[in-house]
Amino acid sequence: MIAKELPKTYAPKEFEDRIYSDWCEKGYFTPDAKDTRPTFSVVIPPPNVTGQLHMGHALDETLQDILVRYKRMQGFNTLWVPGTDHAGIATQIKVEERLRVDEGLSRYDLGREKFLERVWGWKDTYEARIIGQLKKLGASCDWSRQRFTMDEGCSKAVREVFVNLYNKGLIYRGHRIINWCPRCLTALSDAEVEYKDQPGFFWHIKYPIKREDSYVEVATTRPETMFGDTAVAVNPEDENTKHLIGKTLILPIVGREIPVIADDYVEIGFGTGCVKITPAHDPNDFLVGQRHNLEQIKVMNDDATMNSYAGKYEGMDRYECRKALVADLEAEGFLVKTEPHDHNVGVCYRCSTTVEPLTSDQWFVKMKPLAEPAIEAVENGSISFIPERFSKNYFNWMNNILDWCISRQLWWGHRIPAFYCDACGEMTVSKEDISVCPKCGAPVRQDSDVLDTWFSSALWPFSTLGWPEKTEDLKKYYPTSVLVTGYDIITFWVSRMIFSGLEHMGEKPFSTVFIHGLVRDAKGRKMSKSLGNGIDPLEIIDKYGADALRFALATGNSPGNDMRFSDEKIEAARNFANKLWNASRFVLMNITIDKVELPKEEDLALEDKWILGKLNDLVKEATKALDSFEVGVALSSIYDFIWDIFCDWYIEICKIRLSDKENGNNLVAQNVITYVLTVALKLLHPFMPFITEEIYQSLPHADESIMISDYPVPNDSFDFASEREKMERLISAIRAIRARRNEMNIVPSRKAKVFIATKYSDTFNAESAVFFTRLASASEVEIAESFDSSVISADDAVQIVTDSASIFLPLSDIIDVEKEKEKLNGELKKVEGEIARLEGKLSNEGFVAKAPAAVVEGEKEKLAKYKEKLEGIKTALAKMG
RNA sequence: GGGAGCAUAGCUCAGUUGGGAGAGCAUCUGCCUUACAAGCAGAGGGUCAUAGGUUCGAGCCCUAUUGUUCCCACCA
Repeated sequence: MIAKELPKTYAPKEFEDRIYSDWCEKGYFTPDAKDTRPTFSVVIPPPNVTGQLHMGHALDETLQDILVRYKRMQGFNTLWVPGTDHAGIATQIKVEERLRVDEGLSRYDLGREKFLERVWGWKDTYEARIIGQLKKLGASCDWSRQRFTMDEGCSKAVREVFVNLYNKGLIYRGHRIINWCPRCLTALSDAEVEYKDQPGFFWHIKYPIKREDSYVEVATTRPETMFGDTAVAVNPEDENTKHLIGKTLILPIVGREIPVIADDYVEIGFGTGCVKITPAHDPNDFLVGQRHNLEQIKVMNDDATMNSYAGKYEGMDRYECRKALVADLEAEGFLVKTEPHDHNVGVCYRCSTTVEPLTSDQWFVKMKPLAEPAIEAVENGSISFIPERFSKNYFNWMNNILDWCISRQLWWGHRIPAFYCDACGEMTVSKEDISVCPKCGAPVRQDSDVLDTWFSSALWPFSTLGWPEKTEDLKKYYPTSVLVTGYDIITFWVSRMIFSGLEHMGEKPFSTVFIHGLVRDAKGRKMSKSLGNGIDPLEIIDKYGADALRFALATGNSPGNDMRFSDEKIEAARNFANKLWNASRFVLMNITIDKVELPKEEDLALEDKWILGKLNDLVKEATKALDSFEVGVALSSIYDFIWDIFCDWYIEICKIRLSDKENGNNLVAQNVITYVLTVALKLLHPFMPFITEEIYQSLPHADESIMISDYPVPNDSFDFASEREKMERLISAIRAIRARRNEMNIVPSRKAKVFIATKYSDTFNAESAVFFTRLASASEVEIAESFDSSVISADDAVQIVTDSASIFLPLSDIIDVEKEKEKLNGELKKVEGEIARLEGKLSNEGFVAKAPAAVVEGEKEKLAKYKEKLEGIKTALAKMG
């Protein structure tokens, strides 16, 4: 392949889409299940079809793509399964909202079937949009295996699981207290309820004691539930209330009689010591009610209006009723006092309506038996969290798990496969749809509820691979390698996938859970619609390119921690891409080779060996970091190498040979610089796939695409320790000269002769002298072991001392001897301080005896260098008198 | 109430087996040096929240404190 020119400016729009479709066409994303190499598989956390991707998704997908591309280049049989989630309640709300705004209709106006058609239409639109965004981002998903949680296969898996769990007795239908959203008209699982602090009141109410002229005082935040009270409880150990146990109370307004019971649930010393018990409207009261066999009286309708138990308040909304009731209680003298009281109220996580705990018939999954093996799998290290601390979240949730309410009174979702026969009263749970009762042959009707959306997400790692069929994919790619997701859905999703995988596959769904944080805005706020501070990934890609977006998300991001996204960050990312682009252009402008061949060792220049050594270090670092999921660390070392090492030093030094076509070493330089750039591109490819491919295709290259080329492996023949040491000496001398010239405000255009006095003639010699003319504004360079005063007069030369050389710049016209002396004395002091510190350390027996030998050796070397520098400074000062 | 994270340069953040703290941005100085001004060469700037402890040695490990963020549970 022959090198071709790159356009002058970095314009990602010109090539990103083209490259992506090229990859797709070539089928690079689609692995073969028959391929016998070790596998690496990932399933995407399926984005909800509620809308489009946001920055959080962009981060999630970027991290996955980095891992996937890395492993693919390393030769793994790599599969990344894409797909989307139907997101039951969330999507239904969106569509209902659209329907209401656009047509003024509710879902009931359309009816179930017509409404679902609308939702499918919505799904098609948004799924396509999401997939388009994933492609823009460069995600190397296998589109031939794309899935949806409600597609045929996934639905089959859901049925299979439901029936199996039911047959094992792990799914049951029960009359329980659940969280009810009066707006969405559905049950919510505990995890779907959020708590918000709201100001409220404690109303202290008198409950008269039957046939006595006294009363019991109870306090409540929800007086309207009073109609459902079936007892008042006191703690059996409470001396203040003991005498009340067994007495009968008259419920004010209602007039119904209720008993005083004893239960530990009541906390001694809190409030009045007497608690009204409303089993049908409070989870704790529900449990108390079960213990004492109390009647459950439901006083509200599903939409949170009061029912007939509320008597004259029937039909009122719960809050209207509360207001009216409190007024009546006060009027009739039952109200003792009203205390302001802030309390946490549960609200629906989708619509923020205050949830009402209600009793109703719902389907549940019995969790304890499922949780045990799931806890064990993480405890014994079979599944590990990164960072490890998130396993604590997981254990906390799993150890305290309650049965999972899986039925939702929605239309959008997997319909519960239970069929009722009204004729014989039989219920049949079936994997296949049935229309008649297997027992009596009468027609059956299917349960109208659907399953919690997480029920199908929980099966994602194996339902997407074809389960319950025994497919080749399933055999090959399950369990998956790593799951990449945010900490916010560990309990919702990760934990449920773990117990589901263990239960249904008999094997964990993945080995590693790689957790990342949230993407926040520049001010650290959560991005949200209501704040309007969300940043659209597509807009960023449009303006800066997908590579820049990926870089901005991956760099400086450490596992599990939130990050901020800002203009500065994305600009820095774009600047880096631009830098790489231009460095590559430089290389292309200077090479004539059409194939890269690394020259023989004896032909390599000092700087070649130095950069090959540095490159080898980088390969090791990047590999190590990526293997431990330190994506940010890996990327920053690649960034440093490309910018600081390759561009700022190697390219500059290479110009010496490259600009001189007659130079016999020109070809050596061409090969080395192209080789180093190519390796760097490969290392960067998982992070910035487009630009690396575009450049790779322009350079002489061996593989059809960089994404299927081999990931670099360390090569210890590139160590070249002594050359690296020499190069470091030269660099520090060049830096010292530049710094001094800068301090003295000497413009680069003013060249000066450089005298170098050094004992390192193997480092500072005719060959390296050109570095100084090139990089340190030297007009000419003279090197000797020392210079006598006839050559250099201390009075008119700037003296610079490094640990390996004393450098003189004869600049008599601008020199200020006193300042020079001051400068040198300052350095002298600093160096002496360092020497004292190191000598102290090295004379510390504890340090020498206990510190690792390499550390002690390192300190000794440092001391030797400082001593050399000290000698140089002393000599310089002596010269100045 | 239980648990976890964070606190490092003016700002945003890295710092992974404990060996004299780094980056990006910002600031200051000087440069159009033929890849790049989206750039180059320099400079300044930090009691690594506080107090103890372990260690020859602590930003890193332990204890306590302060501030801050989050998760879980939810008290009528």
